[in-house]
Amino acid sequence: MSKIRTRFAPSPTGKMHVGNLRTALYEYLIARHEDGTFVLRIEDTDQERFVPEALDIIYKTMELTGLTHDEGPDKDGGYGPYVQSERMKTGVYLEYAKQLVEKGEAYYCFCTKERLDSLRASDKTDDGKEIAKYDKHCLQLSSEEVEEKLAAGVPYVIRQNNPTTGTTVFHDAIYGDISVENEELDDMILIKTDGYPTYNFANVVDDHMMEITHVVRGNEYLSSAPKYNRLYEAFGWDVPEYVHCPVITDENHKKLSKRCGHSSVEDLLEQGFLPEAIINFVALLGWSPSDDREIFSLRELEEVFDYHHISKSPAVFDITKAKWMNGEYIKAMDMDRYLEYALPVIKKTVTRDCDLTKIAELVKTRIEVFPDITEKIDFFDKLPEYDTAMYTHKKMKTNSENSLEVLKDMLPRLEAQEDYSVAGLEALCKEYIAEKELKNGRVLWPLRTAVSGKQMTPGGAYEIMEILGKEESLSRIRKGIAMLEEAVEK
RNA sequence: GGCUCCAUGGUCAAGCGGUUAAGACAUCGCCCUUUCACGGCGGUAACACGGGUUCAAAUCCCGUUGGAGUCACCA
Repeated sequence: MSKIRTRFAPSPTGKMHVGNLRTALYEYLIARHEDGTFVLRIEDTDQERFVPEALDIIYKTMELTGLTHDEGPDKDGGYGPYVQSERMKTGVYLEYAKQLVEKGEAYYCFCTKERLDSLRASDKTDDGKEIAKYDKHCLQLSSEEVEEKLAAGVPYVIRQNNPTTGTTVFHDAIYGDISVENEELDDMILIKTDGYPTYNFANVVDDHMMEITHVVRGNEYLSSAPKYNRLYEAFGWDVPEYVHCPVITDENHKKLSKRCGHSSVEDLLEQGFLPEAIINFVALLGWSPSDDREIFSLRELEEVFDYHHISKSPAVFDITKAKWMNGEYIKAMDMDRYLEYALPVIKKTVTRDCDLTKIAELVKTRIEVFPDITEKIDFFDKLPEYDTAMYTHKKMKTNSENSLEVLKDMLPRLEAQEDYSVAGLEALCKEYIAEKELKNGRVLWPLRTAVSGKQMTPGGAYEIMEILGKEESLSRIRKGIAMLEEAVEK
């Protein structure tokens, strides 16, 4: 069997969609799993929608996620050029299209936009949707008429000439055999008026020329697949293995659109997702391994990925589970790399002179996504306004009265204490707790509350006080005492 | 609307004729703990419906319903 060759063929029109990323990932994995070749091809045949920055995004995203290609515009593997606009200059597409014209599998069409529009208008459904199929009007033209128009410079396109009877059957690795009546097949345009090939045509020609063995793409191409199949047959080329992946949808089960915020890879990165978590999550959307595992590195995926296990039904992009998975990656991250991500976020919220690394460590197991940090640590910077009701906690058996008592007792001891390390503070508090025969919570709850002003905090009283330091800790405790005195009097 | 595809809990999903119908996220409860989180334990929750085929159907077939995709000189 010949070596597997897959290709990722994005069109540079904007941000990278998670659907695109997953397609790229599966293409990459299919190739890597079999020690095949993964090629990157840029499909820029639409000059209208072309946006140059999109190229950067594609390269950056692939590099970041580790989907490295073996061949592409920047890595010649002998099948170049790898950019369609450059391939066009070689004249291949027109040449192949003409070949089809000679075979009677395609024909010149001179119909104007106006005629096409009226054709559609005359054939509307109840809800106003156009169901136009080209009427093969220009197929009637004699070769003399065609030559004449061509010579006169009349703008033209070249259309595929599909049969009107019989059926076309093609095979997909995921969906099995699919058959469509030829009568349904529209004579799609192969070469546009501007001389560029359409995606449909360029795709088939390039896949053949680049010897792509597995054509992986989104399910939205399933309905045009028979037309591609006809093209292969018309040329007499071998049909590749089709792998159509189910669509990824939003929470309303609609195809992900670029507008829904969390649907582009860039957006996700901005929201604090790690590239490897995105890859892992997206891999499991529409595919599952043979066991229960859920956490996979890219290398591990390469090992176990079998595209025959791709599912048929669409998958909802569940941001909640994606966050959970990201949290798992954060917990497993080694500290140095974690700090690279966490510290910048912390610096933005905590301006006080204190050990930011300690704060970062405290919060590592408590976040799912980096921006979560901000809300959890803001109290380090500034003691928030809080209500003395917070001193009351049923389980800790604390209330305003006994909290006031504890804090007043502790204040002189804390003032005398020089060692504000976790260990030092713990020793001090444990001594007091033992002396008064109290439950830990009776002492630690009021302390933590006074020092943080929050119901819940990363770390306990010791950790927080260590980071805040003696002076700030004492000032916050004094404030707590003052607040409690006022509240108790009432 | 035509065509094509799909159908297991709220979500991702295992399952390929015989299972107490896995697992994960979410949710709820308990334990651990100075709070929260982490971690541990447990609970709630699914085969869309109707017909066949079969000794036996979530699994095969046919309908119905529901959903999605697609119908461009966009990819």
